[in-house]
Amino acid sequence: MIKENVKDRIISAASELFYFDGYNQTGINKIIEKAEVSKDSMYRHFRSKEAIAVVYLEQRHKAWITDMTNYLSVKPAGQERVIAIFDYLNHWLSQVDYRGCGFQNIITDIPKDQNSIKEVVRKCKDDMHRFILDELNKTSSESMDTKEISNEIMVLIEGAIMLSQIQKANWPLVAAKKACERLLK
Amino acid sequence: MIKENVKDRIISAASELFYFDGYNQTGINKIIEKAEVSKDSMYRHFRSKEAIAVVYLEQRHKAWITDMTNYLSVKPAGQERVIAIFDYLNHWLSQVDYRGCGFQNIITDIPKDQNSIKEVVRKCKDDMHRFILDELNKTSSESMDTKEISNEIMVLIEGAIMLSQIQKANWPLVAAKKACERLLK
DNA sequence: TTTAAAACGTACAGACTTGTCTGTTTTCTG
DNA sequence: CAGAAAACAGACAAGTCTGTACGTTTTAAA
Repeated sequence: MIKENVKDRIISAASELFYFDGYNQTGINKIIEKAEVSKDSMYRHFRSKEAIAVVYLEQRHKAWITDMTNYLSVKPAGQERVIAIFDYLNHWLSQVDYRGCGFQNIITDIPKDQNSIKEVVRKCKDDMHRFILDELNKTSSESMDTKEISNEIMVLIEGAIMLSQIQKANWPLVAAKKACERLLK
Repeated sequence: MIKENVKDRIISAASELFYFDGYNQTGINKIIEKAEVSKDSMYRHFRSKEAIAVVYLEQRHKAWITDMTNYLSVKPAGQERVIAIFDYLNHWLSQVDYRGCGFQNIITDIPKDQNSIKEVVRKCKDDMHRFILDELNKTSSESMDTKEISNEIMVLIEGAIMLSQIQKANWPLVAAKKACERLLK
């Protein structure tokens, strides 16, 4: 296995630490140690810890969406695919000991001035929101208010992830799926 | 206005700081400064920052439930009261600039060894869960699976709070209420 | 009024934080 | 092969953090 280049090594190391240990629990020194990179090199690629976090989130979102889309591709487009999102959440979160959403976990407790992080979180959530709305519009009848339902499904997703993290169990994901199914009827 | 005693002053100061600034952004020194208490006195009452957090959460939960119950008391018991929870969330969160749930905000990023915090968060969420189930059982027909629906409503609540925090808007709370109403039909 | 507890201010330990700087070595490119 | 760029190790600044120890003063109870 070939070693990644410096920048990628930094992102990989930071991603793992930020997600599993938490943003505040992860110091710059831990990142450079894990990445096997000198501090000088790190600051050549990123002007601050916040800057690493932004790239971490962007990259994570991209990979997550790709993985999810792939998982959903076996289902027919539209409502069925939207419902299967909850299966994907279950599949994903059970593998990471219900560590929750990297985006939720980072915005709840960051220094007041680190607004770029909050912005990228919002942007990614909007992206997911759009995905759901687009899917719903593929199969839904004209009478259905897909905009409204996409809002409700977003709430279900965020809540299921958070509650499964608190409870370290998958019942919130199962419940959210059931609720989603009923809302789409 | 009479000054609170030392212990209460510590809890008051810590509560405000933990909630509005965040647990990790709040150092012991800020707490004692705001509380106008010596460090020695603080450590006489609490053996650690974690210990303060536990009391903060317990007290916050108690006050929150009281406030909510009071808000809901004008509504008839049962389903109507459960639906009105979302009005209460709206009422509350719009006042604190959608700062979200103090419990969610603290478990997402704490040192790995601080398990007492995680435990108290779970305990309080269970308490809320029980409240909802009890209300539902007051008016629901036998055919309704109140246990299942209470799970789904918990998901809606957590998601609405989290998403309103991310988006700094109340539409998730409005959407969650609508979803709740439909699920109860 | 004596005695004990509690609160005080402050200094301190020791470890951690982010970020800068220096000087050396490696790698890449023209 | 020469020169520039990049990566390296590590010291350092300036500050933060939690938690302890000190001697002094206030408070409260016996």
